[in-house]
Amino acid sequence: MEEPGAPETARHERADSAANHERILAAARDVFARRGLDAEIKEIADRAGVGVGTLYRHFDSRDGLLRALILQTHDDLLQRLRAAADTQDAAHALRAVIHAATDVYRQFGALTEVALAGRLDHLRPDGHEELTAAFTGLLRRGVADGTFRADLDIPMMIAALESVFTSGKVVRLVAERGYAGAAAAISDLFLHACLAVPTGPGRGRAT
Amino acid sequence: MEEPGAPETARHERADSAANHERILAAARDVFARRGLDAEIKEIADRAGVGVGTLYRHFDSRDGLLRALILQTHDDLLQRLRAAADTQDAAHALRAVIHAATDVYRQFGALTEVALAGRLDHLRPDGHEELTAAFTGLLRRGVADGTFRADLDIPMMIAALESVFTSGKVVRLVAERGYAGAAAAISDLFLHACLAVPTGPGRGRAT
Amino acid sequence: MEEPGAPETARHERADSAANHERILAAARDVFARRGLDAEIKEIADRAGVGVGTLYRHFDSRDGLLRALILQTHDDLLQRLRAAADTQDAAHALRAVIHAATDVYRQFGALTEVALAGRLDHLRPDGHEELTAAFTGLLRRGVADGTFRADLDIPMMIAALESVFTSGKVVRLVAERGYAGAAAAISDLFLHACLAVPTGPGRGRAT
Amino acid sequence: MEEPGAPETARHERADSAANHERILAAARDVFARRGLDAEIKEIADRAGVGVGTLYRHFDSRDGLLRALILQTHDDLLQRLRAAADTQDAAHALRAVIHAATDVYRQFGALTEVALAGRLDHLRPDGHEELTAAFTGLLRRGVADGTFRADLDIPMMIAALESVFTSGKVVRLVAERGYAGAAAAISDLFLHACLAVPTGPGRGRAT
DNA sequence: AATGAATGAGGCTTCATTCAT
DNA sequence: TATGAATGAAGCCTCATTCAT
Repeated sequence: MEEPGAPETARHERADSAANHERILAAARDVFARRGLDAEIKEIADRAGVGVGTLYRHFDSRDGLLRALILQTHDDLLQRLRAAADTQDAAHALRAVIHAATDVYRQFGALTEVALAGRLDHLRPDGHEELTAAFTGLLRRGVADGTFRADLDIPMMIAALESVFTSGKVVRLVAERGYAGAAAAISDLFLHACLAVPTGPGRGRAT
Repeated sequence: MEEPGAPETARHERADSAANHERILAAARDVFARRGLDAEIKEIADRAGVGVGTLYRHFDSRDGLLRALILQTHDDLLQRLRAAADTQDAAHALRAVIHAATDVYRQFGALTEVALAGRLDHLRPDGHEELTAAFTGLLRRGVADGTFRADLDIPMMIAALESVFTSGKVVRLVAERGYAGAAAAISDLFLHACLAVPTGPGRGRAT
Repeated sequence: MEEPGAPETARHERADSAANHERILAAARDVFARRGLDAEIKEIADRAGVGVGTLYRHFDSRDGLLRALILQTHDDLLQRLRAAADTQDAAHALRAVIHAATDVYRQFGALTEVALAGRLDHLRPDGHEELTAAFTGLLRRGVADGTFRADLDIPMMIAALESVFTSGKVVRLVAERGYAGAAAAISDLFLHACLAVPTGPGRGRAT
Repeated sequence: MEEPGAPETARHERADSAANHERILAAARDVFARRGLDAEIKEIADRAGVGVGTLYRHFDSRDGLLRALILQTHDDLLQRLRAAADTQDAAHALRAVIHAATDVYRQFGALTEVALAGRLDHLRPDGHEELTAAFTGLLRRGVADGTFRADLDIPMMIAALESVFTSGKVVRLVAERGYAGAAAAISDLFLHACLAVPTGPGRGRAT
């Protein structure tokens, strides 16, 4: 973290401030994740170990802080989803994506919900569209190459998958099964919902 | 409607009071559904056409009102799920359950989310367990009779299904596809995830 | 204050509320007059004998309260100025106007200053213009009928007169000389500044 | 500019510090004049091109800074009034005084108001009295030598004149008529109010 | 019993002042 | 000594709840 040769003290002030910035973000992540979006500013400041004034020096308002977090969550999520989607095999890619999302969730908690839910879009317009687009691309690829069934309802699939992360269920899943277990369970379920059925009659629209 | 012998006014008052009780519940359902759980008491009272004082005569506190609604939602949900689950064929039963849930959602909005999410459990302990139990019964039956695949991860399946209703996605789905369309789409997706694969090799845990 | 025959109780609630409204206005007048426009809302509420919530039920915000007061001050001032200006003799009219303004000042204190100063015009646009217009009319009439000197700088005269009431000096004057004494002193001074000089040479622009 | 023998740096530092002191005062004058007395310390520091910490090294508190400014304004005002009052002819002296005050106002803005208004006297006790005394001397002289009318109400006259500068009206006057025009208009009005009436009957206390 | 005005604790935010660098 | 980040007291306003009518 320290560039060698750089003067220690000259940048210390800045470094402190930057550290506080990060600590506030982390604290906010934490507190929002645990208490929900109604959490009090004071609690965040306390947890960050700073006064409220400091928090307000770094973020102009409650919404400003929230926006910064959503942005961060989005960026992280998007970047990891894209990386995961790069995997050749669409099925593996979907698994990777779900693992990534679970991981992001672990860190951002309730904020992932918000980021995926599309609420608070006024704070971060278009953020959700980008995620949806990335997902859609992956699923389309799978359908195109025969990995996923031709009649897969892609928007529905995305909505359902997002729902799992939006609903707060992941918290419990992770608590009960651990990170890998939760990701595996989600993957298994949704792969079953997507995968093309090799041969057999009798499958299909079962009403 | 007229019980003979009862004093005119007393009956009237009771009828008025009962009517108010219902109107407040309906208004609260409406307002919570539209505005979310942060909705103001005043708005609910206004929409019910009563003063806040009257609202507080019927429900001891904000949480009391919320509890009553969750209870109602739960009961409604549970009753309809049980009815739907009675259907012989497990696949049809699952579809019926999803339709029922969608319908309930339409009426209770954000409250369904809460009821299914298991948040606010302090308001209505055990409520969630009953729902889970009903679901579990249905799915187990399907697995037992071969309709659903043997390795179905039932808790995961329930969590995912609940998530769809918990996440607020249904609102959009219903808005975009109408009530029946939304229910059908959800059903299709989750049936694919549950149904046993008739024959084919190559299916199964697709890693 | 009580219209005979009106039901006592039926309007009592309203009467209480109206009374509070007035008490808050009076308290605000008082407190703003003494403490200036930075006075705390809490102090006003205390002095009115109500909670802050009640104050906010009657006035949507600090500015709303201020606006109501400015309006009231303006209306009072304007009405009395117009009445005073009706006096036939322009000189007497000017005296009457000054007496009226002094009286209004006694009641509205710092608010008169604001009303006359034209600050806070965003709260009450055009308010100041009406006052100026009323003054101007009076002075023009005096010039036209020869009571006031032909070269009277009317805008300057108005500015100076307003200044006396805007500056807070009246408070001291009234304190030192009483209401009538203050009004008389102001009148004397400004009449001297306005009155036409009967004959004599040597008077006029004295550079 | 270089005092021989003084150590280089110490001198520099002192010069820097003195320069900062002046820049802060100038900035404060500016900002208070434009924004009023509620102006923020931060804005003053910014405009002075120093950090708030530096401002606080030079002035112990917000009130300390204000006090210094009032003092400065007072001294400037007093000195110029005295100089102006030296003029032989009392009428010319009054004009000169008004010109001087207008000029000071141009520079000190809202601070002149405060200085003349006698508010904030706790910041600068007795300051106002000196000004009043200077004014009183001038007017008494005029009365004594027959330039001003014998029945001139000197305290009232002073109050009115101060009011013009206290009220903020000068800002507008200067804006509309320029510095000289404003000063002339004020002078004309107040000279009319003070000057002795040469002969004519019918003049005098006009009730 | 119904009404809605009154209450006041508590949240968000600002800004004078302090202090580590 | 200069800097500006940090601090936290204090003000404004909201809204769940109470209470007089």
